[in-house]
Amino acid sequence: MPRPGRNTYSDQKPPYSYISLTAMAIQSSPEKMLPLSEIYKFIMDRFPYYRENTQRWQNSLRHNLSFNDCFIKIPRRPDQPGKGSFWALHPSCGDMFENGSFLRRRKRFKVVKSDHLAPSKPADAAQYLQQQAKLRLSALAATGTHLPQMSTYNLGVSQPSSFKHPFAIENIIAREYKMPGGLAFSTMQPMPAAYPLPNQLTTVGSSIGTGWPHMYSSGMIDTATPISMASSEYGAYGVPIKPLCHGGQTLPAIPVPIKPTPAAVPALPALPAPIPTILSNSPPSLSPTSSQTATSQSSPATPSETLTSPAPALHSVAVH
DNA sequence: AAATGTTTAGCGTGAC
DNA sequence: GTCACGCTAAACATTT
Repeated sequence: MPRPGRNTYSDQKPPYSYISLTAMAIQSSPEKMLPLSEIYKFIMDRFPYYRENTQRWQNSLRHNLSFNDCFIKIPRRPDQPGKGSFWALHPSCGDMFENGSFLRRRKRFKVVKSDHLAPSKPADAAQYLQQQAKLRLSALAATGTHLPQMSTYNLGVSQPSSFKHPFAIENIIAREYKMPGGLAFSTMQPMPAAYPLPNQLTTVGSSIGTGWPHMYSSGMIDTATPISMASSEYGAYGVPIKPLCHGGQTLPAIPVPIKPTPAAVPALPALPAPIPTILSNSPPSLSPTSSQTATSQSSPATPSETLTSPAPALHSVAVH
């Protein structure tokens, strides 16, 4: 794969915060969770700028992971030896970025810690995410279906229209899907000629069809995977049900509280109770089967349950 | 030892 | 000016 020289735009710093980059990496993974090393890898693969000064930005990135409530830590299972935990996005943080733009958060995501009833704790979110990942894998194993691998960080759902901000992760990640010949192409929408990139970006003409001068297509995403935005392929919070095909990554660990909050947290059931939706602004179209009921408390999840299990109420607020 | 995770601090920028 | 956000640095603890 060709690499640009140092004087190309690809070496410039992407207009994304570390929070955004981390969110992209996590959302690009099939299980919506990645270990730190994979987050590093994702960023370095796609943004040549971050192939240098790794100590600096990786320290900042770790700081962000720990500091921001929108990231939750999920421990590895005992049969998953390795360093560090998995990191995931808090299910309720999908509305952090205005219009789905990853340029700057419109508000800080903050988990409510005072609600003694709602499972608002990061550990609860971690538990839910682990459950979701497990259910996705169960569905895959049961059906053998090769579901589309497409990141859908459901940021634009607050908007009634189908508009997706150019910096929404759907566009950012979709843009890097590669053609067999190595050329990236947009799987979501044509890249406007005058892309509203900050600074110099509108003048970029050498972005090799990606419309995105900072990002490299690394081949990390399965390029042979068909891509679809069909609503039926989405699970809870508009997250697509996707196969486990991410470099042999294994199941997430058993949920264990990582970031305990001062408030006492009652023990959670093995599986979260069904709650209509996490993203209150998620359009019905992304939860086509949400009317169905799914009780995964006492029985193994079936694929249909996997696709219809509603999200638990993970109460959180975005404070500004 | 190295990687990972947590915490504190200071500074710059943009919005209000 | 204030505030929120983001970046960087640093120190320290924990885990593998």
